[in-house]
Amino acid sequence: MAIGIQWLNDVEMRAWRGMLSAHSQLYNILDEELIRVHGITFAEFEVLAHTSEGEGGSVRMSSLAEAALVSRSGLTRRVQHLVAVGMLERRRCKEDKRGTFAVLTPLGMEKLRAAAVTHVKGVRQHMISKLSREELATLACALERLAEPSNKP
Amino acid sequence: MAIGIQWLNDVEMRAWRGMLSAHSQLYNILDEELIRVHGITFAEFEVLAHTSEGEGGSVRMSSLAEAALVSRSGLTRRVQHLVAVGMLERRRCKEDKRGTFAVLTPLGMEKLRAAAVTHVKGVRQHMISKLSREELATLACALERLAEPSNKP
DNA sequence: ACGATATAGTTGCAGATGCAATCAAATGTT
DNA sequence: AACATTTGATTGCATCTGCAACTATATCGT
Repeated sequence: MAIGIQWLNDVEMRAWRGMLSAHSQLYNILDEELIRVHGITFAEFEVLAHTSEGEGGSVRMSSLAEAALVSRSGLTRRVQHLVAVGMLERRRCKEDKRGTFAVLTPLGMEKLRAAAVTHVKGVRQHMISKLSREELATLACALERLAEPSNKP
Repeated sequence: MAIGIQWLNDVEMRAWRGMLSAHSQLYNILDEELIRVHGITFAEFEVLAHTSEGEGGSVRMSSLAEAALVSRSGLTRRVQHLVAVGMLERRRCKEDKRGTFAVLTPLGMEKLRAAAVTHVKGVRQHMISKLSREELATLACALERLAEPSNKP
């Protein structure tokens, strides 16, 4: 109702709703750009990008899941798809035979390099350029802090 | 590779990754709390909340979709489910016979009121309390601005 | 007034996701 | 050494989602 539920004050509400809608807006637009220009989703791009940051372009599945903000089963399937299209390979881990590495293939590197151009341009255009230096610095610190897991009381 | 792709500088990267992980962290924890305590998802809560903000607790489907940051088809199904469990009703629009209103039922209001307590507490605990006044104000303005649709060049 | 176009909403379908169960390998306990 | 527990990863299943196609109604242009 019009009467309703307003137990966050104005600034608090704007910050929270802003988080939801800014994320949605940015995610959708960056996703759409990558799909349109390079035929990969943002989710796939993230997996390639985080893989490229590991030793020799290879990362353990669990680290990858954590970095890509997805469940392990979700990651398994994303990687399955990227393997199917030749951008990643699996390699069994020798020290721990339960483990698996995802490894970038040459094609994967090529695709990543190309997509990164588009992606970075998009982040600049839709996010960075809309913020002042101070805002950017504040966002960086504040959002990082919010990302830390909360202790449940 | 370690060599890789670092075309956003440190602050820019922290802000962008912070957005992704803060959103993920907050969304998941608030969603989980609502499910555990009240048996409704955050997505459903959002629909109830936005419905309650309309005239007499009723809102057109399209407005609701926009407010809840979901596609129209996605909204149709969320509402279908909330109708099935008795929290919403549909009402045909008399001025425009194509249109449909979603209307809160007494049960829906009750559930919303209860869930809102949990939700607001969660937002305070996991977000607001972790930010200074200045940070909160900056986030509110900056995120709101980022949420505005970009003009495509 | 009439056909063309636009808008509100729903549905079929295919893809993505997470949870719980499962399997295999590693680690801890006695 | 034998057994229990934990950990890495995958799979079955149910759910959620968006796109494209479709229906019904409204509006525009002539």
